[in-house]
Amino acid sequence: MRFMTSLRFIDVVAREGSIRKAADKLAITSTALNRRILQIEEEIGQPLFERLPGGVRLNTAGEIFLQHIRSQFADLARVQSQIADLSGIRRGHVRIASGADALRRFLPEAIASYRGAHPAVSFDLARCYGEEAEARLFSLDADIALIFAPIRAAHVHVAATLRQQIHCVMPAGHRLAGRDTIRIRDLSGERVVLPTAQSGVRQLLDTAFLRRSVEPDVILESDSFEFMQNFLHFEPALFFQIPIAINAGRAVGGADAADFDERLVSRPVDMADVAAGTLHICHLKGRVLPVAAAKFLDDIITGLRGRYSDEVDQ
Amino acid sequence: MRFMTSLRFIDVVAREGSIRKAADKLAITSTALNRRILQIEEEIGQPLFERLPGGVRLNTAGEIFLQHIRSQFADLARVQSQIADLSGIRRGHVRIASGADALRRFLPEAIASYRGAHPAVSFDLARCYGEEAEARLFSLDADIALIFAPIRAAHVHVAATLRQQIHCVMPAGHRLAGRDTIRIRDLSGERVVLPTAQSGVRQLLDTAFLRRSVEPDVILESDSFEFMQNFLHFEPALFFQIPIAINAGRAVGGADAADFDERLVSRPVDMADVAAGTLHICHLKGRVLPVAAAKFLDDIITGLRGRYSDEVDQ
DNA sequence: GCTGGTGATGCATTTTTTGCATCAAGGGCT
DNA sequence: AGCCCTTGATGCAAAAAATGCATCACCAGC
Repeated sequence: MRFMTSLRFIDVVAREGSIRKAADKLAITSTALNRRILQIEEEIGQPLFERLPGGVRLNTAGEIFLQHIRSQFADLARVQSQIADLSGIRRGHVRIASGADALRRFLPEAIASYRGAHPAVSFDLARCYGEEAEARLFSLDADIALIFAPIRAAHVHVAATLRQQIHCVMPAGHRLAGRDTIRIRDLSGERVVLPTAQSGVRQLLDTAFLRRSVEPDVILESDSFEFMQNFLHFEPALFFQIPIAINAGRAVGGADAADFDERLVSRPVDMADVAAGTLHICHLKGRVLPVAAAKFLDDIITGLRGRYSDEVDQ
Repeated sequence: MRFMTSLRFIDVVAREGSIRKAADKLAITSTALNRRILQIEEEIGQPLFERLPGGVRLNTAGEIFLQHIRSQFADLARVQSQIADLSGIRRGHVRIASGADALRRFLPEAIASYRGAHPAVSFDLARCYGEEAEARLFSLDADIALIFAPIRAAHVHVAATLRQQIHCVMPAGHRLAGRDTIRIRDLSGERVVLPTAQSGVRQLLDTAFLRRSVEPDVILESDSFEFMQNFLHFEPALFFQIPIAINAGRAVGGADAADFDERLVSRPVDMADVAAGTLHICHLKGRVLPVAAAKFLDDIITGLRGRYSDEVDQ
């Protein structure tokens, strides 16, 4: 889009914090880039950047304008997707910001399934920590966010929620593997592997440990569920996941889940001990999503409703 | 805004229905304009216009894209207004689409008052017939619409409503001038002057005449209230207005309304005969108005609430 | 005071845009 | 049917704009 270049340049300069660095990235000279920016500022009638000795930084006007630019890009993407949709084949690009939970099993399957129906749609998946997913929605770097944690930001619209009970994963031969459900008090002194503090799973567990005054033997903390799961092959310990991270859509519990590691079993933690968490499927409030993203969002919600009808809301 | 020129050109071509006519209006050659359009179409990947022997017409893709363009312009105006607001003085431009009723007394006073506080704000007032005001909101040619008629379009957001009882205006010496309120049956055989059929006032009156089986002597129809009012100086007849068209904010009724024509008096039509109509103050649903427009909207609603507290809703 | 980084600016060059002349195509009128 | 007028599209030269190079002025850290 030729008519958007100047605007894209401003976005890059703002991200890089330096005209020269941005110029490198854009494969033009800093002179040209500088002049484009001066020109836009003149047209706006006010400077958009503060000139600092070490580069540039957006001023208030610049921040307002940048938000406008990003919303224009997002809207242009929606329009292009809508226009492409007219010609029959659904084209487009869907950008997802997700916590670690959903990208284990659920999203790979959901995306592959969607791409099976619409091969011309491409995806971009960013694994986000903490509130980064919400921030990505706001900066229009993501269309859809999957967040397993309470939503704090006011600008996020929750399209659907999925209640997820924490499950305890352990080697098949573990002494607790015989139980139907796991009680928190069973974990006292047990070797456990926990996700990092910003994880939604961790926050639920911490609350439960505190409430029941149970102190497990925390031998490892990690932000990688894959690493923790593999670790269990070498040292018998417990770790925790939500069903959606264990198997994308099938019934949860026994070894019948074909895509789940055969040497491990998962058992739900008793609901009396640990409250169920909520997976939020969100997009930016007030935003009209591109066709592809809107349809994908619709698909996953419909899919979840079909499989976990009781736990899906909104 | 240089980076918006190509988009503005598309808008003009769509309105004119011809590249050559649009080129004239834009003071460039048709060649240049044609090539800009071809270039944009190439970037979009699909044609936006159908080429007809007599000119061009938007296709479906073009309509989608044009709506995007207009929303871009509207949003850019909002951003500029917001940025200008940072520097203290409120600048900006407010575009109003109004029926004939509101622009008699109410809008001139409201706009002048607002401009007294914010001299850097300019206004654009389009007098609209029928559903044109709603259409202007949708095509983003207007920020605010004042409509004295039921709202049909779904994309219109009603920010406030003002109930307005129909008043009967007559020469001071008219035989009905002594009444406190006018009954519909009093009008049987009376010479009346009526607004055109698409007017909200007319529709309320027609309903009332039909219901009461009263047939007044309709000697004139016009879409100009000013003309009808002046006509009454030369032939004794009755015509009808809503309070907001008679005097902007003051108490309605007697000759105490200083800005109302001294030789005429107005009397309310009995509410049992004619239902009160509703003036709708609207903007496009989901749209964030420019600062100046938002503030003006806020001002007139606050002002109305102060003066007609009982009749203002929402 | 030197060094290494930043953004701004004058001038020559390259790229893009524009305008003129012209073509091909379709509808309306005789 | 045939003419005529208007429409959008295109080749080519001129005008305009954007770009790149060299350089300046500025500031922070050492």
